[in-house]
Amino acid sequence: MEIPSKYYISDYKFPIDAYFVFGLSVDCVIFGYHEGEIKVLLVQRDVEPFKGHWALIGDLVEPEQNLRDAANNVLEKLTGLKNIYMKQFFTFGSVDRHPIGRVVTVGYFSLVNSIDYNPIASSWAKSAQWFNITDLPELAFDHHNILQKGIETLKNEVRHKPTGFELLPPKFTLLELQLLYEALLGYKFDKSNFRKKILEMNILKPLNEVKENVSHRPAKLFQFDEKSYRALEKEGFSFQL
Amino acid sequence: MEIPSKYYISDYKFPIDAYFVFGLSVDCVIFGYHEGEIKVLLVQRDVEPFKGHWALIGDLVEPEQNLRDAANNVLEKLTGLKNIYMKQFFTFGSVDRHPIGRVVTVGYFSLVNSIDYNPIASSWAKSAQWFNITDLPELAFDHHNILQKGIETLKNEVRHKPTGFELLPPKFTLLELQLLYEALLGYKFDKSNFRKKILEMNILKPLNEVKENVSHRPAKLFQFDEKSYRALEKEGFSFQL
DNA sequence: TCAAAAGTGTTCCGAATACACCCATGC
DNA sequence: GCATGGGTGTATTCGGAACACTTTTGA
Repeated sequence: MEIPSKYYISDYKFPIDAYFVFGLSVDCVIFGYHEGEIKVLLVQRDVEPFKGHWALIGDLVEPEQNLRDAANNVLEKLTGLKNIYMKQFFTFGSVDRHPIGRVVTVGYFSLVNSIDYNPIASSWAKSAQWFNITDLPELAFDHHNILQKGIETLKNEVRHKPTGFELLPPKFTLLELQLLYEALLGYKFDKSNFRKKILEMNILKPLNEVKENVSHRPAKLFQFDEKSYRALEKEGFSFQL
Repeated sequence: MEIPSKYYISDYKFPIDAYFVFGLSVDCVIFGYHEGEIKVLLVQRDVEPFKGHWALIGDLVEPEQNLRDAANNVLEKLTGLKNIYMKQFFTFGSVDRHPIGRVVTVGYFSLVNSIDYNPIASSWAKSAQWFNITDLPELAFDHHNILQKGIETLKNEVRHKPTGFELLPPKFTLLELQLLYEALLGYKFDKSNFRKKILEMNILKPLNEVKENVSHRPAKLFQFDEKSYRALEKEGFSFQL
């Protein structure tokens, strides 16, 4: 089997047969949030290996494709969504992690703010479905590992950076925000104190809108104020909940 | 040029000519600490490309070698030290990051607690030298990027985990610890308050030893108590300075 | 006795906590 | 009216910041 000429490495006499034999892929841990529960999007494989198992969505990286682009493509192909929060969190490269050969995979996690859309099943997956992160099926490959590491990273990040807002719709109420953080961090906040703290940070922009169609006093809507946050961050402010 | 038979992927009909053409390497950002300054260990390349430039120490990963083992090897070959704190922090995979071809590199950072040893120059490096992280030379490849990301990761991690202790000798005084954290975080602590806070955490084991050969009152020595920390961590305690 | 760093105690202030209470809306 | 969540005020407690002071050693 010939390697295309552009991969010959004529000048440096690199041992291409020994070193340029890695497969490279990206796998995405896609988080969502719905009614107090943190969710993750999984697909059911319809090809071997692990046909029928649930798995993270991922794909091989093309030789001339950047990692981040590969991850973005995967996400867009599956969900149709662009410009989603995404972050590389760890690279998994155990020798035996893939039955096909040595495939190193770069893990990305992304946060989508509305899980009401209809995921588009890609060509190699029968179906996609949201799972509660506390109630996961058996996963293909080492995807259980990857997912756990992703969850750990999310929970860590969310304490010190305002990443969590990505899981809410752009306009949200303070109670919605509080419930999200309670789900993420695993403990309760006092309503009054939570409000005081988050509002005093000056990273929320109050809107002149209220929640509609609720059978109680309608709550004011807020927006995350990215600009203010960046400004405060420069002055040494650090988000902490 | 033939690919060895073990890399034929007969069953899955994988497009090996398109996908199994990646090079994989690890690069280590090795941090040290000396007299109030955070240092990083660099080597001067004695081969092309970038001959003569300073660079992070790294190496290609063998087809049957785990990433972490590769990073450990690199470190041991250069410094002769085993069992050093090491952590994967980011993977760099830009298409054009390496002039030889598509080489994806996994960044590790490690912390060594004594920089008084004599680094062993490996076969491909003329020499190794500690640099202050605020005064770095021009670096080969995209190593500047990698190094900056490593520094960022270290500074981040050190706030929320007791990782910093790895930069000190096993037995240290409270003032030494304070000066280290001042260097890491970039601001001063009040002596009395720093002591109170760190001692109340119960993660330091006081020793019945004092600093020798000092021309003033000798300070008590302490050890980081890994066991206590793990126990406290399980109960929800989180380190914070 | 002095320099230098070790080590302690105390006051003050602001932030976190706990908790109680009132408000607006739909049914 | 009442159920439901929205929203506010306050007293108390706790921890951090500032700063002053004493102790121990070597030279």
